[in-house]
Amino acid sequence: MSRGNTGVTAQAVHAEACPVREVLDRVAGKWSVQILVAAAHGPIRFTELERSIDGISRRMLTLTLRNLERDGLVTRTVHPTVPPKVEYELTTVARELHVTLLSLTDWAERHRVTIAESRAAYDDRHRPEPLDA
Amino acid sequence: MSRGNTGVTAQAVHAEACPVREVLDRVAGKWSVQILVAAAHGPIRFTELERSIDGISRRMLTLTLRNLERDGLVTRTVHPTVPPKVEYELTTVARELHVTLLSLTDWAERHRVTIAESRAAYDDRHRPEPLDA
DNA sequence: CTGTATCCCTAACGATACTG
DNA sequence: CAGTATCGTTAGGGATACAG
Repeated sequence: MSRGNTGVTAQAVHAEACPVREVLDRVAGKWSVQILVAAAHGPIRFTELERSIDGISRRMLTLTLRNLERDGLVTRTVHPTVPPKVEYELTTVARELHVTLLSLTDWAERHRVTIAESRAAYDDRHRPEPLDA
Repeated sequence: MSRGNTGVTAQAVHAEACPVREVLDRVAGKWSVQILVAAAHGPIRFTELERSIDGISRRMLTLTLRNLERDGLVTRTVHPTVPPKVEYELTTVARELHVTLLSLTDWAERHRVTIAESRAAYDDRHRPEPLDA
C-alpha cells in the first residue's frame, strides 16, 4: 500500500516510532476486518469472500487480501486445477486478533444506538444556521 | 465527516446494513485511537493532547476531537476563563472501548516484529524484476 | 490558549473491461 | 475461477496563516 516511495517519508519515520498507528494501519482500511471475520471459520475461496462481503469490489478484495497476506495475517493457497481454486485462511497471528475484533464489534453492537443518537443530537445542535428571523 | 451529501449515497445505505464497518469508522482515522488513549487518564487539555500525540496537526486534532464528541465518545468542557481552557474527557462508552483498544495495541506489540518480518519477506519474494541476466 | 479557514496533495476506493 | 489493468473520483490529511 505504500510502495513506490522515492525516499523516507515523514509517514514512514513516524510509523517506526509509533506502534499504535502501525497496528491500526493493518486493521484499518475499509475491508480488512470484514475479510478477517469472513475467513475466521476456515479456508475460504475468493468468490466466496466476494459473495459474503456485501459491496466489496473485486479490485479491493484482491488488494486487501494481498496486504493481509503480506502482513502474514492470511495464507493464500493455489490449487493447480482447472478451473483454478484459491483458498485463503487466517494465520494463527490473525486468529489471535479475531478475539479482539469480536470484542470490538461487540462493543459496537452494544452502543450503536446510543452513538447514533449522539450523532443525531450533535447534528441537531449544530444545524445549518440559527436564522431566527 | 460525511455531511453535505446531496442524497442517500451507497456508503450510507451500506453503513446501515453493516455495523462492522460502522464501528471501525468510529475508531479508524489516523488519530482517533491515540486521542482516546491519551485521554484515558482523565480530563486533558487541547494543548496537552497536541503535545502528547507526536506528529498530529492542530487541524486534525480539532477535527478528530469533534468527531469523537459527535459520537459521544468524549465530552468537551469549556471553562470561560481568559485565556480559554478546554478540557476533553472520555465518556463511559469510550472507556469501555478503551479495554478493547488495549487488547488491540497489546496484540500489536506482541506481533509487530513477526509482521514486520513477514512484510520484508513478502517484499523480497515480490521484488522489482527477476532479471537473472 | 483554542481553535478556523484555505489550499493542495495523495492514498484509497469504485467501476469496469480484459485475461490466464 | 481468480484475478489484472486502467481510469476517474473523493475523502483524509498536512502546512500554514489567521482569529476570538
